[in-house]
Amino acid sequence: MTADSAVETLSYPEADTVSDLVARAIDRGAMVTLFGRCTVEYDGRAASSLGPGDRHVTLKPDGAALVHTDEGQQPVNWQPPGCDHAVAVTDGALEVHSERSNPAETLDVTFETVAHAAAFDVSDPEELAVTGTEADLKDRILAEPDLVEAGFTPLATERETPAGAVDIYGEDATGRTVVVELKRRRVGPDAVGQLDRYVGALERDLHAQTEVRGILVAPSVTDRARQLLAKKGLEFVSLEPTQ
Amino acid sequence: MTADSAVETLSYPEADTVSDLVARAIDRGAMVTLFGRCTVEYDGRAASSLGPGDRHVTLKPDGAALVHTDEGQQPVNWQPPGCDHAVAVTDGALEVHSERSNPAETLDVTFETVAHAAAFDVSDPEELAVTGTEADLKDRILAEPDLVEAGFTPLATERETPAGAVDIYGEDATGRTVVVELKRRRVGPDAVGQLDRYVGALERDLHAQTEVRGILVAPSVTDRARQLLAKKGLEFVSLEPTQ
DNA sequence: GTATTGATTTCGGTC
DNA sequence: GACCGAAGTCAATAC
Repeated sequence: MTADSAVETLSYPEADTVSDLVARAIDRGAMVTLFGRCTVEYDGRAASSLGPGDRHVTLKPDGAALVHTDEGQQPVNWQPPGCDHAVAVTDGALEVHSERSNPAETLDVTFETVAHAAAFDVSDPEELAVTGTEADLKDRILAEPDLVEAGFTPLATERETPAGAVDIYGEDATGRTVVVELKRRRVGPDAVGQLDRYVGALERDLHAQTEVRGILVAPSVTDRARQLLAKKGLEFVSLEPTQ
Repeated sequence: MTADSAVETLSYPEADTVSDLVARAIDRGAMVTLFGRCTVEYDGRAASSLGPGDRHVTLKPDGAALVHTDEGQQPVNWQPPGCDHAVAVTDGALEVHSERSNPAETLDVTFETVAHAAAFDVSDPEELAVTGTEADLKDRILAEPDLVEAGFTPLATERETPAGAVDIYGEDATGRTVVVELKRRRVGPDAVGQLDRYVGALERDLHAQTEVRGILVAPSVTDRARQLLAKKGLEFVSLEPTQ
């Protein structure tokens, strides 16, 4: 693929011209972008309608579709990967149609005017490397268990219980079973409920003589979460994810 | 704004040329797209690094930034609205920098080659109209309370409790207090925990003589959620959101 | 396939 | 600004 053939663009093209470009681009697995005045209709898990306006439309070779306005991080409409994209010209207007089954969902973009169209041949061999996730927090604690509490001994990670997998399962200095739930950011009542379910499931599972301790590890908790922790007899340890 | 001035594009431009275009576009509140071979570095709530590859970069006038690969519905890197975008040329390479404070986050895209650049003047007066949401489900039940249970009487929506706002608060045919939690799709244990917190908070709040009934209304529940409902003494009513 | 949970979740509403 | 919960959440992983 030469540099000159990696990108094809059209400015204010006729509907037939851009339709041809888009159809060929989809066919060869290129990424397509369109910009222009359009309306958008979605029907599937929910349904939505969007009147005329200027939007940026992306069709990815994996079957994803994105419709972006000038505002917001999230697309105003979209289709997930795995959809089939098609393009047509009806009454002189370009129509982009994307659909999937299971669940049945359709997205239709009807262009009043296409201001710009482009097809990009994409090559991206790289994987994104992220740090500062909950998994990193877990590794940090496994390397230095005293961050949770002096004498804490991790015995397993992702230990299965009837209520789901526990982040870190271990015991304290006195040998009592400890369940640790990790969150990389400030938490609300939901995380406390999650931890409580794990503790309850383990107490039943182990027929424990003594109570199982539940420790929530996070940078901080909200007021309601703190009250819920107290009510449930659960504990909290403040720990920031590594920068 | 005439049609001809609404879109500016460049193919395989020099770094200085595209830098100028991007700077002017940001300045006048236009939406910018770039496509080319680049690396991406992010640092903030987490941190990430992405090696060289072909990506599509969008800079929105509201300060959002998106970096898309050829795969996935989600951007591989991004910045939320409210960020400041800047562009520079360093050692002949185009660099796009986006940052915000609170939390401090930076995104840097360094282009090895810019294959295509475009600036779009966007006008979008329309609001998205969505149906099939949880709010629609609530309206449906308020119009026909028997969908929950014969004799159910809604008394309030979004009623505040110490555990948060209850979707629908009412009473059954015998006068017992009922808390209804609505979900538009199949639910897991988290929604049961949420309903349980509301029920507990209301029982304490009302000093109720009799137990408060908690009813989860959703299309269906998972096994664990069903078990948790039984354990907590909560009920489930199957109801699909209107198509 | 379903189920469960994390996410740089984002987003909207409310206090 | 913090908090709380919805979302057409998406995406990864385990089963």
